[in-house]
Amino acid sequence: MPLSELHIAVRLLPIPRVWLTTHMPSPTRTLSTAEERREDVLSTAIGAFASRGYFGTTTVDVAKRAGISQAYLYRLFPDKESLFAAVVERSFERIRDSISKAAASTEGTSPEVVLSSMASAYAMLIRDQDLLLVQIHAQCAAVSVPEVRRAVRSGYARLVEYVRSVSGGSEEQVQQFFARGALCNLVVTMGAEDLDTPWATTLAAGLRH
Amino acid sequence: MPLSELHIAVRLLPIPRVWLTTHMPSPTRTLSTAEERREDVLSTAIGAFASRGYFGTTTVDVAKRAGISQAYLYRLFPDKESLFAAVVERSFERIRDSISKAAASTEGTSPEVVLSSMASAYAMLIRDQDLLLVQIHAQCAAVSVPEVRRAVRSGYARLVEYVRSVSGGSEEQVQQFFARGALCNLVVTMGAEDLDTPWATTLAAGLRH
DNA sequence: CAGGAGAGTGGTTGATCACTCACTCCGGTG
DNA sequence: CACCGGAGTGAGTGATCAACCACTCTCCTG
Repeated sequence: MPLSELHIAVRLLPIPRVWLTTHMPSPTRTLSTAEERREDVLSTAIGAFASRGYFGTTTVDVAKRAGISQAYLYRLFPDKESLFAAVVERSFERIRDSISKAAASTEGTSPEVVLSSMASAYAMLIRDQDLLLVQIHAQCAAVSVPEVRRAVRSGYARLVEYVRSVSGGSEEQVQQFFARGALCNLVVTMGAEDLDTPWATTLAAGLRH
Repeated sequence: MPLSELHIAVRLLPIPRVWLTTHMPSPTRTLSTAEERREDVLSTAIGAFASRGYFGTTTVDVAKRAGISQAYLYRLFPDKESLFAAVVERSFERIRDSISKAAASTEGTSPEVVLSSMASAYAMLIRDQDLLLVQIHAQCAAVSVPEVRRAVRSGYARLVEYVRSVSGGSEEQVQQFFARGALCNLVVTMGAEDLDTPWATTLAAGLRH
């Protein structure tokens, strides 16, 4: 077995164990638990999927960003589809957390104030673009990837019901909230806020307070 | 040269020339001009890119739908990027054509009427989903594909200025028009209009007249 | 009818994809 | 200390990708 021998020979070389991740789980432990790793992957994968989308992002890239091998990525998640769906769910949670904080700070006021507060919280949140881009990429992938479709629908379901209940706004007000949110997404993806043309300023007017 | 001989032998078989495309350019001509072919490709490619987006759609698929070889696709367009950008420009034109017809039918009335007419024209237009999906996929690809970014920006530039001039509406009204358009896109991609849940009906309320 | 320009294709290339397998290493337990 | 389960990986797999090239076929013109 020359191949096997070669393999052993290579393995016997003193390869230093290098941790590419900045995460140091606990002083008494050099290995992470699978659950900790999954969390790492989920948070770093957002950046990967944000820049190139579901189809354009490779699992090698995701693994590299998380500081693990691609092989181990497939022990943490069954396939690319589930991985992306998990990332999408995760980013919906982040959005809900963010606007719920804004809602809490205006508790007991009018629907208009609560909605406006949540709207600017959202506008601030997506300034780093990662969350936003994953959102839109998910919207695209939802059409042809069943698991993603499921994640997007349940994400918006929760979001709409949350906004409705916490703001106490009317149907029209809630709808308007999401319409402006969608416009916000459009403006950011085009980079229209950095443009100084009439059409761009018209679209971006007042979206950021 | 056994390979060459095989090639010739295969070529000598009486292969009937089958036109997979429905386009019959002229009775006195069995070949299309390159320009006609480009048009064919552009219109069939919309369907291809709509379902899987820029990264997920293969050039083989695009060629197959147009009824030509993948090799010839690369004679008609320099690369995949330019091809997709051309498809995006094309779909922006279709949108502009559609809403301009609606605007023409309400000429001389108030901005509100013109905008409302254009809005429902847009809502009707994207019912086949292809135009809409290419639009959103383009929005995604715009982030990482320069040529697509250019196409999307110039598309919206023209669109915004056209809506502004033809409707005579205020900044807020024009912005509102595009906000509702973006919401419309979101609703359709999720298939929310077919859902009978409170959150879905809230988002989709009144978008289609 | 000769021949050249343009239409159109088969076959290939090197890279890269998602995914798998056989394997090693580490930490804790009896 | 023996050993076992889980963390983690190197080296692939076949498939598929965008892009390219050498080539044939069709049509028009002189």
